[in-house]
Amino acid sequence: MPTGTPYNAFIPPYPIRVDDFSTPSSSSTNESQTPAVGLYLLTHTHTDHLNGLTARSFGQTVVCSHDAKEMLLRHEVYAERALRDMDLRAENVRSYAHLRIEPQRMEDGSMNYAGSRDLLRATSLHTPTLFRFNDGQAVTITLLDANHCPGAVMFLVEGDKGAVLHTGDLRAEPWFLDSLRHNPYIQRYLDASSTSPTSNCKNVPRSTILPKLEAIYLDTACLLNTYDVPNKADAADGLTDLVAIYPETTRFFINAWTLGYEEIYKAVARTFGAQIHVDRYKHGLYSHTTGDPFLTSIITKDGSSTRFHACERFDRCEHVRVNGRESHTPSGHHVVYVNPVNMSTAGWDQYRKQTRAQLTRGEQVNVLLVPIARHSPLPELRAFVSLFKPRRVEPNTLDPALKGLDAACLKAMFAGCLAEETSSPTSGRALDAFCTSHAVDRPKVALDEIESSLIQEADASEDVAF
DNA sequence: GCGATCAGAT
DNA sequence: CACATCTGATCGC
Repeated sequence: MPTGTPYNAFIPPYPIRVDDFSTPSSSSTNESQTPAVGLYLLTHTHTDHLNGLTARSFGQTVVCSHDAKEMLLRHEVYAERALRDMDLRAENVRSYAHLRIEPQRMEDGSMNYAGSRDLLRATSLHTPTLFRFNDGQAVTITLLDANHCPGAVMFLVEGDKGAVLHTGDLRAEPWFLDSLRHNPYIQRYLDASSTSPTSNCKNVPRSTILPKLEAIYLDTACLLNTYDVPNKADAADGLTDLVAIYPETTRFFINAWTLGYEEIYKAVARTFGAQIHVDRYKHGLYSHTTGDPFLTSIITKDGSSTRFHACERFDRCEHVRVNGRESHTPSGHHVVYVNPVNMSTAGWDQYRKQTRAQLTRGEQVNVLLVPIARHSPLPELRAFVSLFKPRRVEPNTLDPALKGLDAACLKAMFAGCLAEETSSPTSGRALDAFCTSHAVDRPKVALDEIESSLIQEADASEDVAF
């Protein structure tokens, strides 16, 4: 759970928790009754989605993709990676090793299963799978790629209380919407107008075999970004256009400070026919995932074999290591720093022109920016939600600093993107009942409360950011 | 000593 | 720059 997840990371109407494995606290009014969690889901392995999963006491089943499982079991924090790479650690210290404990082989060759377990229920994409809760209730869950980072998925949850879609973290760029339109596992929930916008068939009664999504639990990390951002492919191609201007002796250090910038590696490999040098840890992750075989084929552990490097950020290999803020290695090789940033499409067009001009004038450019966005800004989110016209849209995260302003704006931001009908199995009282029985709060949209807290804040400090 | 939580920096 | 990550401090069990 990144901070600020409504419903305590439950996805009403189902007793399922997503990306939060901490003990459900009864911070709300209810007594210390523990809400029943039917099932845990994990969308991807960025650390802000792993809250509570490091606890040795956690012992529940977690549904995730095969790649997420592999990456999670191989997860090492930076400090441990550094010690391992300096040979101060005999073995890798894997943060989530306790989630899978292998049975022990006894001296007589038999297996001792006492204490062994495998809590991670890896599930293939596009494979509807039945999961039964302890109380006998059951749901069918289908995993769909989320275009966020390796192993990242959306969850389609279908059951007798209707269907909900949890996006996890999501980059719904144009090609991604097209792939959803053609995906038979999600097609029954598409809104008619999203597939045949020119259709003149009015007054056709809505068929009951074409259900609506009850809710979309949406990646709202970039909800307040109202500008268009470049497609990943355009960003990566724009970068390689600039890289191509440099002499072939120039080396490049790609500052991939988190997983999800692999589009850069792939564009570089395609354009220059070169591999990307990655460190031991990333090599282990990428070579043991199966979702992107091309990515797996373009990485190398041999730093001397390529000009392109994505090795440890704070412990670069000798071929791209520079002192302080210098732009050359001690042996005199020019090293250009490639940095992923947030940038609008308009800003990107201008940046490319300007940087191209600088390079053709012969100026030395030591930093190249590349606007690979791993979250959708508002225009993409609206197009994504409009594809389905669900009954509700719920934020996966809210910014605590905004004190409910973002929650209050949601309805207006998705005006025209939701179903016309207002009545729903989980609207109003049913949703209240769910929240009561699971001891969670509904997102606050009380405008008067927001107003008074803003006034207090304004009194307290001069520089309020609104 | 572990784990939860927060502030702060990059 | 970045909204993910790491570190250090603090607190409770």
